[in-house]
This record gives sequence, C-alpha cells and structure tokens, in this order.
Amino acid sequence: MARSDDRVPEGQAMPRMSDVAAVAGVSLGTVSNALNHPDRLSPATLKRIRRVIQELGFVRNGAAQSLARGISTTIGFVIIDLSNSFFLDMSRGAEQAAAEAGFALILANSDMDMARQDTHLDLFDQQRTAGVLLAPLPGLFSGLERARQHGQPLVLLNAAPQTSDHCAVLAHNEHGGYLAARHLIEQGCRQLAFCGNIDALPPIRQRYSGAARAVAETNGAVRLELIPTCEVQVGDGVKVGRQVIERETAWRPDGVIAGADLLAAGIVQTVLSQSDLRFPQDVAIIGYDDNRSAWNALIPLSTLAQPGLEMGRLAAQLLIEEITGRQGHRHRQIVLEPQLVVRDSSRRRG
Amino acid sequence: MARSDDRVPEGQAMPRMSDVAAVAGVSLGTVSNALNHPDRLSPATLKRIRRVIQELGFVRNGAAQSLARGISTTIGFVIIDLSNSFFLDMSRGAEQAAAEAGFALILANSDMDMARQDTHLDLFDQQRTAGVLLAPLPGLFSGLERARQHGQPLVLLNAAPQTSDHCAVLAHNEHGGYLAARHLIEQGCRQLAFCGNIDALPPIRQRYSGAARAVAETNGAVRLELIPTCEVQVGDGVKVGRQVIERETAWRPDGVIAGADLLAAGIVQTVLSQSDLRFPQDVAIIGYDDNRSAWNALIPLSTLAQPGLEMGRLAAQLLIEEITGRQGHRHRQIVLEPQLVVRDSSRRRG
DNA sequence: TTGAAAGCGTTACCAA
DNA sequence: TTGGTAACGCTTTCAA
Repeated sequence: MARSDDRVPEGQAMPRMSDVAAVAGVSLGTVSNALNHPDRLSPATLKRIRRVIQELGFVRNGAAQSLARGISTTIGFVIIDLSNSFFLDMSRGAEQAAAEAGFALILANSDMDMARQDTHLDLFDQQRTAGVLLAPLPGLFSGLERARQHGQPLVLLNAAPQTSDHCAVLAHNEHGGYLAARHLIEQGCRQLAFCGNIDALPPIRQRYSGAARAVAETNGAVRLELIPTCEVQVGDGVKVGRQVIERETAWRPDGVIAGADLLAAGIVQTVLSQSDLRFPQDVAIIGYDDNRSAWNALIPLSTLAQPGLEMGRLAAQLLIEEITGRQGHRHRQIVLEPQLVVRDSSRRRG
Repeated sequence: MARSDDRVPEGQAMPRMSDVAAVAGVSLGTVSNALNHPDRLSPATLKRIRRVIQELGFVRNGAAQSLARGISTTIGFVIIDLSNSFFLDMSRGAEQAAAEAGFALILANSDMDMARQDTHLDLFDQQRTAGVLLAPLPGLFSGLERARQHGQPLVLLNAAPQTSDHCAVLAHNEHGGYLAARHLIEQGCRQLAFCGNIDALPPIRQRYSGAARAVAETNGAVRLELIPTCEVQVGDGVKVGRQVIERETAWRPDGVIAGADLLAAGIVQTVLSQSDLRFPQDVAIIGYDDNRSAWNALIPLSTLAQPGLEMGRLAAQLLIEEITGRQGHRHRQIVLEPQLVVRDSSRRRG
C-alpha cells in the first residue's frame, strides 16, 4: 500500500468531523452536537462550527453514522416492476411519506426477476436499511424470510402476507373485479368475458372471482366466460382480440373485462383495426390499473384505478411506525378499494 | 437506557462476526478472512465457520464494512424521471453492467423535481456510495458541484457536462433530428413542422437543429416551421393536433416531427378523432424516444429509438472504471447514435 | 493457518 | 456549554 502522504490523492480527501473540530478549535464531540443537538451549544460556537463545515464542505459519513447510531435513516423499496405505473405510483407515495418522517427512500427494481428480487432484499439486509418495502413477484422467495429472520422491519405491498409477522397493504382486487362486472352489466352487457392469466397471478384471480360474484348475483341473466392468457401485456391482448373477432356473433362477448389495462389496450387496438366492431356499441370493455401507458389509446379506456400512491404512503407509514416502535406496533393489513373510472370504452348511456 | 439483558428484544438481535467467532471457537479476524480471503483458511475451519454463519443467519453489516474498507460497493443512480421508459432502460443497462463488476445499483427518482434531485445527490454523497450516475434535469443544480467537490466519482447521463471533470454519456440528438427530417423528406414531405419546447429542453433544441440542417440541405425545396409547445407530454400534443386541424390545407404541414413520442401520440390521437386527415397519407409523423407508452397507439409510430440500455451500460462502466481507478482513468464523453425506426405513421412507400 | 489489536468516522455518555 | 472516551461491527496489518 502506498503511504498516504507520498502522493496527492486524485480527488479531495473528504473532510471528517475531527478536521472540522481542529479548524474550529473545539472537540470532536462538540461538532457532533452541533449537528445533532444544536440547542446544546452556545450560539457563538455553533455559528463558528457551521461556518467551518461550510468552508470545508464537510458532509457526514452516513455509514459511520448508522454504525454508531445502530440505526439507519434510509428505507429500501424492492419493487417488482418499475415500468408499471401502478408500482411507480407506490414509490412516489412511499417517498412522500418517508420524507415527511425524515427518512430517505431508495429503489431497487426487480424487473420481474425473482433472482434479482432476492439479491435486492439481501442488499438492503446487508446495508441495514431502517426497513424494507417489498412489492413482490408472485410465488415463493427466500429473501423475505431471511430479512424477517434478521428482524428487519418489512412491509409487503400488493401481496398477501404468507405469515402474519409483518404488515401489508393490499388493493381489494376481488371487489374491483366485482365493480367492473357490475358496471358492464349496468351498461346492458349480458355476455361477459374475463381475460387474464388467473393461474399465475393472484391479483388477477381475485379480480376474476369478483367478476364471477357479480355475475352470480344476476341469477343466470348474465353469463361469464374466462379467456385465459399467457401474461397480461399488450401482446396477449392482441391474441384475445383476434379470438373475439373470429367468434360468431352469437358467441361473441358484448362486455370484456381485461385483467389489466395493457391487455385491454391490445384488444381494443386489434379489434378496431381488424374488424368493423366498435367500442362500446358492439363490445364494451374495461381494464384494470389505470395504467398511464394506456392513457393515450384512441378510445379512452374505462378501468379500475388502483390507489398506488395511497398504498405507498400507507405502507411507508406502517413501516416507519414499526421502525420507531411507537406504541408497541402491532402488525396489520390494510386493504384499499380500487375506484371505478368510466371512460368511453364502456359508456353506453349518460 | 435499558440494560441489554433485562428484557428480550422484539426482533432477533442480528448476530455479529464476534458471535460467529465465539460459536465457531475461532477469533474475529478468522471469520473476516473466511468471508474475504477463504483461501487463507484451512478447509476444516472454513467449513466450520460457514456452517455457523448459516446456522446463525449471519449477514455482514454493510455500513461497518464500507466504513472499515473506506469504500462502498454500491452505486447510486439519480434519475430524472422513471416514468419515461428511456430512463428506465438506462437503469436496466446500468444495473447489468454494475452487477457484472460486482456492484449493486440503487435508484432515486427525481420525478422532474430539482429539489428532490439535489436531496438525492446529497443522500448518496452522505452514504458514500462508490459513485453516482446522474440523469439530470435541465438547468443548474447545486448537488453536482457538491458531490464532485467531495471527490465522488460521477457520470452524467443524457446531458452535456458543464465542466470537464467528469465523464458523460450522451445521445446524439442533433443527428436524430437530422435523420427524422431526412426520412420525412424522402417520404415526399415538403412542408415540415417540428414541435417541442426547444427553449427549456436542450435535447429537443438539438433535435430541432438537426431537422433544420436536413431542411437546409434541400436548398429551399422543403420548408420547416417550428410549433412551440409547453412541455412534451400527450396533452401538449393534443393542442398541436388542434392547431394542425384548423389550418387551411395550403398551410398545413405534410410532415410532422414531434420532439417526443408522447407529443406525437397526442397529435395522432387528436387529428384522427377530430378530423378526416389520415396518417401517413395526409400527414406523416415521426416521434422521438421509442417510448413504450406510445407502443400501443392505434397507428404504430415511427420514431428515433434512443439507446437507453446501452447508455446505461456504458455510463456504469465508465463510472466503475473511475472508481477502481484502472489505468489512470481519463474523463471522456461518449456520444451514441439514435436509430431510425420506421413504422406506419410515416411510411408512404415500400 | 490463526489470533490480537489498531483503526474506520460517528454517536452518546459522563465529567469537567 | 464543552471535552474526553468508549462503543458501533468490520477490515487489515503484524505476530505468533
């Protein structure tokens, strides 16, 4: 190793508290107090120390700080898919709530990849972030239990907890599916189709259940069929669109509930460009998510808006409550209702 | 303070290296070596230590590690706007490259807000991340100089460096604008319009310059007008669309270059739904960015695809090169070419 | 191959 | 109000 004094370092070495103390002519502890308990200092020394901090461009070493304090002030958010505006909204809400409580929020994108999700959970575990927000991929993952076992506070977003030892914030998907179906029924639809991959994605399955409940309530006046898809992307919608076009009129659904907006977008686009069928006259369609990627479709898409921002806010608040251990935090789950947004794609009256 | 032994902690206290050492019956340094220099241990003790680590669920304290090592292994990416797929792609590329080099990447979303950008830069500065990737908002910001002044390695993405003491990875916007205009001219357009807010956004201004260059090369055979917008979102496109519709035929552009895809999407949507004009016959249009939000438009949009993934990769590689100081790193700028993607919105022949 | 001990830059305590 | 000093959990010498 080169001795530290035998050459000039490339960047300016970062000043430490002891440097500030030396220049200001006070002790180390006093500088620390200037930062953490300014009220304990005489105005004169406080002012002097602050000036020196400015001059030297001193910035606290966060690693040392959280080591000494035994607690960090940063929250990590491991997020399933940032390209989905629903989840991005969660991060916005979480960041707001975190900032209000004096915490910083950093993001790690799993990008629909289980291995990366685990890597990121482990990363935050190592970094000893104050806590972790997790919007998980469906399925089992090992990182969660590892994190929990280390006692790291963790709040689950948009997924039901597998065990009851942490908080969770969920959207009421079943109810959303119910609202979607009821809406189409009220618009006069009698032959509904639900599309989505209900096997792989629990939220989609719940939406389907809700739709089925609404249909059941009609005592047979309305029928519901399931059109399974591979995923819920635009491309899957294109395939569904072709299926719908090819059906004989009698077998064609007059109301479609898409498990997600992108799916709906694919359907609309395909049906409009490859047939004479029109929305909402021939087919009414409603999506799910209020995904911004679907906003600029030619036919404004009815949908169920998920309260992403609010979910993020609440999750962060729960997490911070657990971190700060206020009032002997009890784990709980919060379920938020989605909101029906009626646009042209399903509006037949009014 | 409660003594540590007078009550059971709520979560499991996280085991430390000394705990591992005690259980394994070795010294602390040996455990450290087991983690960092496994080759220095006898197979037997190594195995024993690893087993204890497993049993105890020990995870290194990253804060302590980077404090002791004096260097972190995490890179921070302060990103202007995660809802734009161009920037999200950058983060994907950056994460890939970082992972390949053994670094972790964490994200902080500025969400088009200068104050948050500065907050995030300061956060990473405090945390002493190994380095910072920054896709900045246009305009001056204070966080950059603060970070640089502390000697933190930083690479700028999609913005020209204000000073020359750091690397940057840029897209060649001027060339992209040129390609867009040339393409429309080749499709037979003679009256071009460029829309965008060239005053506020340097990249947009450069695209306009490129378009102007292509037009100038025609020696007057083609005309170019500028339609200024407020921003470059769908809503701005709607306004432009209305303007275009209202024009008398002689004054209507037959080729439109939108400064961004979302802008183009707004124009297409408005013109299609509120007039009889058709793309590309009456008006050819081309966007910029290859934004996924515009993929599900009814008319597939021609565009200039930005190499976001590649930009992110390169930026991370430059940053890591600077961090590890390999071969006396020299700062440099890399400029990547956008790629013309011709889709239906502008294809008049072939 | 293993152990002991000196940092790393803070915080928080107790004395002064 | 200030100064001194022992942690915090790890890495990294240097000895054994």
